[in-house]
Amino acid sequence: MEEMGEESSRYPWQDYDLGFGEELMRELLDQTTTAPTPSPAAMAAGAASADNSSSSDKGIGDEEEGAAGRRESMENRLMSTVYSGPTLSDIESALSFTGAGAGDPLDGRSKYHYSPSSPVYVPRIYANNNHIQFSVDASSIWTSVWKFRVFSPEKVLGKMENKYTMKIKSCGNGLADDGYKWRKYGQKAIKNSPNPRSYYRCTNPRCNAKKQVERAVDEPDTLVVTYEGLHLHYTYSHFLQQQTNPPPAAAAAASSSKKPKLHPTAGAITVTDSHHGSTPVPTTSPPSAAVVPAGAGDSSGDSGGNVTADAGFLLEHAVPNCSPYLFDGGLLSDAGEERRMPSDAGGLLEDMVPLMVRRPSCNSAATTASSSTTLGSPPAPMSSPSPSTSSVSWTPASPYIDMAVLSNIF
DNA sequence: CGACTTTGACCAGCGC
DNA sequence: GCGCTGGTCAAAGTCG
Repeated sequence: MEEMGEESSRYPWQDYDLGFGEELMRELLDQTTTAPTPSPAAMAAGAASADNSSSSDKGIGDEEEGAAGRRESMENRLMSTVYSGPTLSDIESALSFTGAGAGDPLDGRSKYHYSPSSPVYVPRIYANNNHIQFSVDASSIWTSVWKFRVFSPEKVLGKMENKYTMKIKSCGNGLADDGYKWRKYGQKAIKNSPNPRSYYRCTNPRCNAKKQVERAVDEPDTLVVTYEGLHLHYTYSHFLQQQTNPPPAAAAAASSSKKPKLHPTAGAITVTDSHHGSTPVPTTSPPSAAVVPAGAGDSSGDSGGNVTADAGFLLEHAVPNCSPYLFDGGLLSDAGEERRMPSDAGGLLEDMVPLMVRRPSCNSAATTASSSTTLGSPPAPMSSPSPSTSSVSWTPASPYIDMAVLSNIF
């Protein structure tokens, strides 16, 4: 884990690619002729710079004005029109607990309150071929997530389920902590795969979110994580975050309560489109976790042309409506510009998205030792951002980034 | 001792 | 109906 610290210092800027299938991208580009519908999210994204470099690994590269403009337009279009799912408000409305009644620990604005003392990292966002790429200033933090690609989830219209897959390039024994606590409830050998698949369920009793973790066949250092379901509760990061500015009494209570052990992060994340296939993960990125969209391995391969209907995991889900939350309140607007999050931001979105980037302290020894006792299951380390695999202590005052992935809702 | 993992058994869906 | 496969259950084991 010490290595990761070094890696981070070596790569002060980390890129997050929100990749989309070519088909989707083409469609979006074709639609750019139409003025995007103004929306806070789109406006925020509109400030993003565009990058047309061929390699997704590259940061912001040289760009022709035209292409930039078109991509920017595309982004706006993407973020403003692709959306067909619920907004934060919708989600909140759907989740009764957001009502925040008296006595509700999450009540009122407190759940959205972030201390002004909490650093906020605002990512740069720019188009890069078929990716929307983020750059987050991580010079003062260290995380193992370098690449983050979002692609549409698998076609599950019939089942009305939300599910998406990510490919996480693991680095050593770490994995990007998604912010939730998971309990392993099964492991299965999968046909045509030398690696077993592990099944995890959110430990929160009110939540039925699940995830499957397995090592990619062709990429031993890549873990394929499939998330399913929504988290109907806050992430532990949020809980911890709130501890950073708790009233004296609350602080005392918090300190006495059990803290979730966060697993050290590792590697880049690449999200692939289940219908369009996963986008090659840049190889130049540092050890990281790569997220790939659900159904990436789906056999169907019928790329749904209908963006709004097909993409369960859309950028607008992850960015426009959620951006303020995904990045601890930072808006995906001005490139590289750090901004304090609104006192009222953050919170709920974290309930529905795994946190891809965190800054937990690492405990490589513990993690390594506790990992896989059977089948040499690689998933073990990553699969257990859970307490059992790491006795990581969290420094409330430490800055961290929450890069969330929002799955299709309902 | 509680929380979590392991692992074989069980179940459901699907194709033949 | 049968077998295969993936997903889940639950008892036993492990760990802190």
